Amino acid sequence: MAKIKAVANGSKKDAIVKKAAGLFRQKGFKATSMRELAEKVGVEAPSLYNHIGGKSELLQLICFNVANEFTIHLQQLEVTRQTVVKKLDQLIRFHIRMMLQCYDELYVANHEWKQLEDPYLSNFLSQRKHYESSMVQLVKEGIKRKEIKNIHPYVAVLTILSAVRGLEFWQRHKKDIPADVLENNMVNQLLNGLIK
Amino acid sequence: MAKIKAVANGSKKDAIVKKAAGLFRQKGFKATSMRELAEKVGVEAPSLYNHIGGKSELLQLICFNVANEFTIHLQQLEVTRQTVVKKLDQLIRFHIRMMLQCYDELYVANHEWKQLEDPYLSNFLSQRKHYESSMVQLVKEGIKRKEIKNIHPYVAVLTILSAVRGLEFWQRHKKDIPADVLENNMVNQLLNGLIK
DNA sequence: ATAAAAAACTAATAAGTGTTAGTTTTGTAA
DNA sequence: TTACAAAACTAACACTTATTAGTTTTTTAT
Repeated sequence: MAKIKAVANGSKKDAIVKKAAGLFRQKGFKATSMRELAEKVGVEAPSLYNHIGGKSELLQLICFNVANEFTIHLQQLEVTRQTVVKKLDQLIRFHIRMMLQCYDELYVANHEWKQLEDPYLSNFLSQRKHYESSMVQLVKEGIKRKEIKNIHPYVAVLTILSAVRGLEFWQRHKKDIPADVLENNMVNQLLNGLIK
Repeated sequence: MAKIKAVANGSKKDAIVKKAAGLFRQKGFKATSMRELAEKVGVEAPSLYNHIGGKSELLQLICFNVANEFTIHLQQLEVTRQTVVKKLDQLIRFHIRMMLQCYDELYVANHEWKQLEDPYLSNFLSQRKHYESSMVQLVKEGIKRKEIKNIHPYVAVLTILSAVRGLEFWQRHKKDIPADVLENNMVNQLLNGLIK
């Protein structure tokens, strides 16, 4: 029947992964069947296996693509010469922009990583742990340099990460709140606080 | 074989719901089978149906128990005579304590509500929307009373809710960070900001 | 035009799902 | 002890799942 359409400048596999991300976000990994995915792609289910290894591979690709993007960004940020506050500012803004650009993938990576199987699950968790540790280091340095209050560094990181991760549930209000408004307000609140 | 043990001061049904919450959090709703749940309860799968209506009822009970607790707390908070900042302070602390008391249930309500079927799904969402609206009202009043910066009210609510919801991922560090430290630090950061 | 490779198809399989029916055991009250 | 109800059990069903095998169509390159 119809042939799988490759996404612009991407393989057919990429097109499948993209559709999978959409469905996995909408319905969850376990609740999405290969038949559903196939229908979305415009093909019969077994045809998918000409392009991918299996359902679990799809989840792996989505999760690690996201994880790698964040890891790379943080590594690049670390070596720049800026104040810690400026770095945190940029980190938060990066999360917000990623949420705009690849909402589905980010959502899936944040919500469905539990469905990964070892060794991918362990890899994913250790990569995330490493990301957290790097942020904690950053906050600690900010405290040492007296840029940042003497707050518990891990709690600070936790709060920031939780807040930006929760951005997914702003998607529902994208029309009401422009991205730049959100960005500036959230950065301001997280760094400067709510109280006048 | 073994009889289902009722949890202290609770029906057998409650015991099943409790075990279900644990499994649903650990593996996800769809990834948890009734046979697994039955094993955890110490019984064969069909025996569960002497106490519950079905798998979906379990999810409904968990989600709405949580939602109702938060709704009630907010309603009680609204009628008290305190500053808005104090109210927000208490609201954040309530979320943190709930996370301590009923981690499994909270996690499931936050992550698996998508698996609810209508009309429960719609009810759940509208209840959550109402909760958000009430918080937005609170922040707006705080701004009017000049207790709070002139920040976008919905963004503020979003940030707070995201941050406290992300507390689930602090559970891994419970031993390192006592609850009161977390509570004070997070409230401080959210209300006063990170920057010195 | 033709041969080779890629990718679609149909059919089928083995495993797992929630749930029901029917029966037996267990606990409770008279 | 006996009768009744609650709750366990076994067996089975109807359905869905991801995936494989084998075949046919489509695309690509010579």
